[in-house]
Amino acid sequence: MERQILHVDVNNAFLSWTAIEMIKNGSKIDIREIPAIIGGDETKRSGIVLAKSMKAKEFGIKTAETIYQARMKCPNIQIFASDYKTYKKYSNQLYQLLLEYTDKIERFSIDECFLDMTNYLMKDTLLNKGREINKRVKEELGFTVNVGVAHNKLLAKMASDFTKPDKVHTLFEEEIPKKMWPLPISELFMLGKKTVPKLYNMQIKTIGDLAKADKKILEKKFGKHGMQMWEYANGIDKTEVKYLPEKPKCIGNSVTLPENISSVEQLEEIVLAISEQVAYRLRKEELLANTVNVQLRTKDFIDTSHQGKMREATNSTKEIYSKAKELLNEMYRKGQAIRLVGVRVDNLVEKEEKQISLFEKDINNEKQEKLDRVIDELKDKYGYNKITRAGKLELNDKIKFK
DNA sequence: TCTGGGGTCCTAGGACCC
DNA sequence: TCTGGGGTCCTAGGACCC
Repeated sequence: MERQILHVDVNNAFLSWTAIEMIKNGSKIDIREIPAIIGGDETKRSGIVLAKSMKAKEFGIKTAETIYQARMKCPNIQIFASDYKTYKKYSNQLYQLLLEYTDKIERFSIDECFLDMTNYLMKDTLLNKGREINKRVKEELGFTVNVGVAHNKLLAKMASDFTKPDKVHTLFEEEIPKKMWPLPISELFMLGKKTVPKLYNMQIKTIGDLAKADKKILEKKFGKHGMQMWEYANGIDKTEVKYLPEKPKCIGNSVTLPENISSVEQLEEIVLAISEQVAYRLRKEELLANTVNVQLRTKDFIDTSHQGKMREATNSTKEIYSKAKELLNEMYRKGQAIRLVGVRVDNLVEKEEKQISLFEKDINNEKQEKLDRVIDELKDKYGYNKITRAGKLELNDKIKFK
């Protein structure tokens, strides 16, 4: 049966949401109407553009470039900090509104949703529903969205990316040659900056070129990805809207340090702070980790990582830190100037409440679990950064978690 | 000049086993 | 001196997304 899919994408999400929050708090200016960006913090060496206004776009400012570059293009650019709490609030408002249409909603990111409307449409058309959602969000929530209307997720997503803002576009199968094939391959979902030049060398420049290219050759050159890009170019996508909440497959945190660090003792302290955060999140998800991964980025932007398996799946801060520390020492070369440190847990499994017999009870483990639990409760009550077991950590002032 | 942080998925190569 | 092949598991790194 033909599926009925919508893709809802908030226009300039972080910037629009910041704008309406500012107005709500009494601001006289609407930053959507001036050259403005949402940016990271340059003093923390995370100065990149997270979102831009239409006016900023006119100056050629692009998402993910540095604030420095943005300022070069537009010296009067206004820069605002991001605020994930506010973004989460508006994201939830959007989700609640969309729930009135279907409960088959996949939250693809904080500002994008897929809706499977297949079983919810009787006499109305999918396009009309798309238009209604577009109008209601604007009127009731105060920001605009693009809506893509199609029969699978890929085409809906491509459609919502056509002209912006505040638009509803269809991309049905018969429209593919006219609406999608003339576009450059860089516009195709999942074709990034590494693959595009390789295709260019093969004289494949538009999505249409790719659609007509030899599937076998693509597969030989790009493996699974080659097969997928050919299917996408032809508008083929059989994946379902994943509306049921899923457990994460990995949990990780990383920090760009305010200054490069070349002392392994200091790096260990940072690894401890991050391990605590990761283990805390792991316990919140009621998962156990089988693998720990440590990532380092040097001042020259060289990334390395090491991973190691745990003897037994765990969510204990102590055990995760112990493994992470081991991995750090294994990979860190004396004198290296480190810019970023990350800790991640992988191969996660559901935590089952196992009944351990009195004889098997490991007293040390029990104590450790209890300590983790007490600290978690304090964190929940007083806020994450207030509580740390590493009392001496001055670095905690430098590294703040959300 | 300066280059985030959170993820998912894939691949190549090595170790090890029969 | 010449030296299999198939399978599994693990790790490091990379590509891509928002």
